[in-house]
Amino acid sequence: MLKLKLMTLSEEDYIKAIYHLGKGERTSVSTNAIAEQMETKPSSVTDMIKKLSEKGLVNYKKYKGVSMTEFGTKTALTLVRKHRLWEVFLVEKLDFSWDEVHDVAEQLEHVKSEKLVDRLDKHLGYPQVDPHGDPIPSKEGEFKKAVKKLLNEVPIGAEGICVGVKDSTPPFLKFLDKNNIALGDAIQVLDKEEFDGSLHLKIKGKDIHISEQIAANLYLKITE
Amino acid sequence: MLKLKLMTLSEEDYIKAIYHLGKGERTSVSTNAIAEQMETKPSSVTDMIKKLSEKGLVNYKKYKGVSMTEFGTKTALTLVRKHRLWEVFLVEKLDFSWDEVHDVAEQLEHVKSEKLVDRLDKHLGYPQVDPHGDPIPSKEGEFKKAVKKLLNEVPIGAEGICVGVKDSTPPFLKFLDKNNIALGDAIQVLDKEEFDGSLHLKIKGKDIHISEQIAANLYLKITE
DNA sequence: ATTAAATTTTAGACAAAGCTAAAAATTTGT
DNA sequence: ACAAATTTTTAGCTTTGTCTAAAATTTAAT
Repeated sequence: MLKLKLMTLSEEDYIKAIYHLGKGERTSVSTNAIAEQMETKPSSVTDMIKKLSEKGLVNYKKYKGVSMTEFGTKTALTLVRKHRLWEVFLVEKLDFSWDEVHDVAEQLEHVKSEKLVDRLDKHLGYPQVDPHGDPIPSKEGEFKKAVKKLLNEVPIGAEGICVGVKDSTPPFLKFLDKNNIALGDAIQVLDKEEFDGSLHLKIKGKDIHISEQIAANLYLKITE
Repeated sequence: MLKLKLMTLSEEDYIKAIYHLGKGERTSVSTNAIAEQMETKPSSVTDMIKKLSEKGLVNYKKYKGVSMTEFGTKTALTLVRKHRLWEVFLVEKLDFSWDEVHDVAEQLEHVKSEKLVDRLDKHLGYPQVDPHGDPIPSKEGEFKKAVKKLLNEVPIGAEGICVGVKDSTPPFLKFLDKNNIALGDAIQVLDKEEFDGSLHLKIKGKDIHISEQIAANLYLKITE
C-alpha cells in the first residue's frame, strides 16, 4: 500500500475537509465549500488543491471542483481513524465530556506514529464508534456503514441505540447532557404528536418528551 | 502567572533545547551548541533567538550567547512536564518500551490543552519520574532535584534506586533491557574490581557484573 | 599584541501557506 | 442567447523558518 509520509499539518487538514465535504463518497467538492470549511480564502484553497493533486491525493480540473482519489480516501480514513480513537481515549480514559474532545483530538490526530495508533486502539479495546457514535475505520480503512436514521424519521415503536448527533455544537450537546441523553443509550419511540411533531421517548427506563427540532438532530442506529 | 499561548512548534523546540543545554540553570548557551542540538544552521539560530528574546523568553546580547529568563524557564518546564508525562503514558499504558518513546513524546508534547495535561497526570497517578528516571515538574514548575550519582562514582556498599541513564541511545537502553536492568530497580554495589573498574551489583536479588563504562552511564538515586 | 582561527551575525533568497485585488471562467436569469 | 452574478483562478505580496555566502566580532596562538 502506498504511504505518503511527507504530509504537512495543513495538507492533512485539507484532505480531511475534502473527504468530509464529499461525504466519503468521492463526489466533487467546490473550492468555496472547502474555503468555508477551512476558514480560509478560496485563492488559498486553489493553491493547496494543486499541491494535493500533484501528490495524487485528489483529482482536479480547473474550475471543475475537486474529488478524492482512491489513495486520498485511504489517507483521509487513517486520519479519521486517528481522530476518533483519540476522542474515545479522551472520554473513556481522561473523563473528558462529549462536547470537549474535538479540538484536542484535532491536534492529537496529527501525531505521526503507526505504532501509537495501533497500541491506542488495543488499549481502548478496539472500539467501533467514537463518543459521537461515528464509526471508527479499521487500520485497513474499512468500516461498517452504520444504519443511522434521524429520530424524527423513525416510525413509532422503533427501538435503537443513540449513536450520533447531526448538530454537534456545544449548546445542543449540553441540552442532551442536561436531559440525560447520551450516546449508547437505548431509545424507544413511544409516540409522536401530530400537532408539532414532538416525540415521547423511553430512555434508560424514563419517559421523555422532546421537540421535533431535537429529534431532527439525533441519530438512531436501528438494531434491526 | 504569565502565559504565552502563541508559541509555534519551532519556538517550543528551541526553548526546550536551550533549557536542556543550560542544564536548567540559566547558564549561557552558545549559538553553535543550539544549532547542533536543533540540527540547523547557526544563522537560523540567531534569527530565532531574536524572536525569543523579543518575547521575553531568553536574554540575548549579540555575540554573547543566550540564557533563559525566569519566564522562559517556566515555559520550558511546562514542555518538559508534558514530554515526560507522555513518556510515562506510552510505557505504562501503551506498553511501549523504554527506548521507543522519545520521538512520539516529542510530537505529543506540542499538543496545546492544559486540561489534557492535567487529566493525563491524574490518569497516570501523578508520577514523579518518567521512564528514564528524570523527574516530572509539577504544574507549577517545581520538581525535586533527585540526588543522582553515576554508578561508578558511588562507594562500595551503597544502595539506591536506578533512576536514570546518562547515555539514552537505543544501543545502551537495549543492553539494559537484555540484562534485566530497569528503572525503579533497587541496586546494591557489592564490589568493585581495581583492575578495570568493573562492578558487581545485586539487582532484584540477582548478582550482575558490569563494566565501568556501563556503570558510568547509570544514575543511582541514593536513598540516604 | 597582533594575527589567525573560530564563532556569530547580517544580508539576501527560498519554500510553505496564507492574503488581497484583479482577471478569467462558469453559471444564472430573463 | 447574452448580460449579470457568482465562482474560481492568477498575480503579487506577507510571514515563518530555513539556507548560503559574506561580514563582523570574539577567542586563541605565537
